[in-house]
Amino acid sequence: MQARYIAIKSAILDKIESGDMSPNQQVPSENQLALQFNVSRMTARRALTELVDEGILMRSQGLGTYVSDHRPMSSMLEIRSIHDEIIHRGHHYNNQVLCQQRIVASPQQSTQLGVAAQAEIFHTRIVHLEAGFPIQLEDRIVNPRWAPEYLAQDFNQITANQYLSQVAPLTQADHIVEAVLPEQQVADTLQIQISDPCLVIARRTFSAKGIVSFARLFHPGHRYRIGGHLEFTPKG
Amino acid sequence: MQARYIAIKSAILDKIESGDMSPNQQVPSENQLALQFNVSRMTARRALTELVDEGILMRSQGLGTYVSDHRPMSSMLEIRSIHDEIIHRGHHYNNQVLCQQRIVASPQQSTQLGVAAQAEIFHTRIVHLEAGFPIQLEDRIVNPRWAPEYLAQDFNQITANQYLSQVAPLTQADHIVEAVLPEQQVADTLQIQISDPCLVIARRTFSAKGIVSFARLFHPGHRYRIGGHLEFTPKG
DNA sequence: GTATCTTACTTGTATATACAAGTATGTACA
DNA sequence: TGTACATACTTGTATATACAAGTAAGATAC
Repeated sequence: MQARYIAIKSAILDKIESGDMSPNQQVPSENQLALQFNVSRMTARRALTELVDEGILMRSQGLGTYVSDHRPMSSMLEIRSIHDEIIHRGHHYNNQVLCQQRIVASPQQSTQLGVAAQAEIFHTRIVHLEAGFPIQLEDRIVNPRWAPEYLAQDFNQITANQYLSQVAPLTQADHIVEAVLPEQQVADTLQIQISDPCLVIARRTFSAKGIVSFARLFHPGHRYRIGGHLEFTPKG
Repeated sequence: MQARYIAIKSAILDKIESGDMSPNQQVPSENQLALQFNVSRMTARRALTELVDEGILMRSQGLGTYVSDHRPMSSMLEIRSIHDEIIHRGHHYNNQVLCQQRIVASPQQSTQLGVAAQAEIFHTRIVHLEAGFPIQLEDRIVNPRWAPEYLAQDFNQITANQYLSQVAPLTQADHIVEAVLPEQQVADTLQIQISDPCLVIARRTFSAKGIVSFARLFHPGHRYRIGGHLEFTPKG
């Protein structure tokens, strides 16, 4: 049997995700929820409290509880897909799939994915364009074990990250950020010079079972910045 | 009047920080705390619950509550001082203070700190060396209102971030990461060429009252990487 | 000796209740 | 008109209580 406060959380989350409730809209008060779900106020309150802690809702004394306006931002680096990022800036988005194939892992790649040497893996190379300008080159290898249908996807319809989240719920991610000078091929794709610095984000995503994919995201240094936000937990 | 559950949290935190309680050690049970502090079990429980949420404690049903072993890692980018980072890698650390002065804020600087135009602010420029090689150039401006004694510090004894945390408990931080080519002066200080890419982290730190400082941290791209880790919160 | 049951803890969920405190909106009064 | 107060909400804190459920260790039966 599921705890009752979880049912209330789910109900609220459903309404938010279905668009039934929008950001900055007020959710029912603790007393109203208690009536609706036939629980005590403290149980309804617990549901709200946890949603506030998760950043889904905002509360203030005397005013009420409201849907938060920036749900996906939970940790420092918003794991926002480049697609969403570009659309959010009000620009036109499109991409070109440069490469979408099954390959035999090189020693380095097998290490990165945690698979056997010379195992078969998937490899995609997609350039993302913002208002016609290349803004990110995504070079990604994927473990076929956790996403067997990966190659069959149309990445104009769905981003790689979105698809992977669906088939193998991601639980963790590692990031390494560095500044490098691009190789000729990368520079050509991004339409920059090989003397222009690149911001490279190397990201490994994990599901509960293992490493799902390893992606290197190349950005033109002069055209891209990572923005992040971090809250310290007050200790007193 | 301070809430009682906060007093309990503080008492536990104090014991942990003073070394009185060490990781993996069991903390008193909810009932014991209730007796000790003369509160109801639910109030003691709240203190423990929040400390668990903050990652300070771990709990499991039937067993008890224990001090967690990895307190500082809370968010994606560990805000580890460059000093700790170098020491952790087992290398020798030292620094050179290039500049430590009171200046009149430029328009850009007054915006970055959120102070009036031409207000007096503090400016420091410190290069951090790992095993003799420059690894970070820290260019920092500080709002004197929140840290009036900032200039009097000896930054060989304490890092700027450590000092600022003490005098004005930091609650938030913004980060922007980008890849740039350094100016001549920066390149000279870091002992790199102006054609070598630099990783720049711009960080604004906030206390409850306002912006405390704005720092730009320049790293030689080929000698430094940012490592990060992120956990997704399951939504069920 | 080994397996099972009992007991005594622990945390987890849930309720009913009470009062404190912040916010907005009314209404009465000057 | 405008200020002050009363009211009716909201969330915040705190208590006492009850039972569920997980864990460990000791007692018991075989």
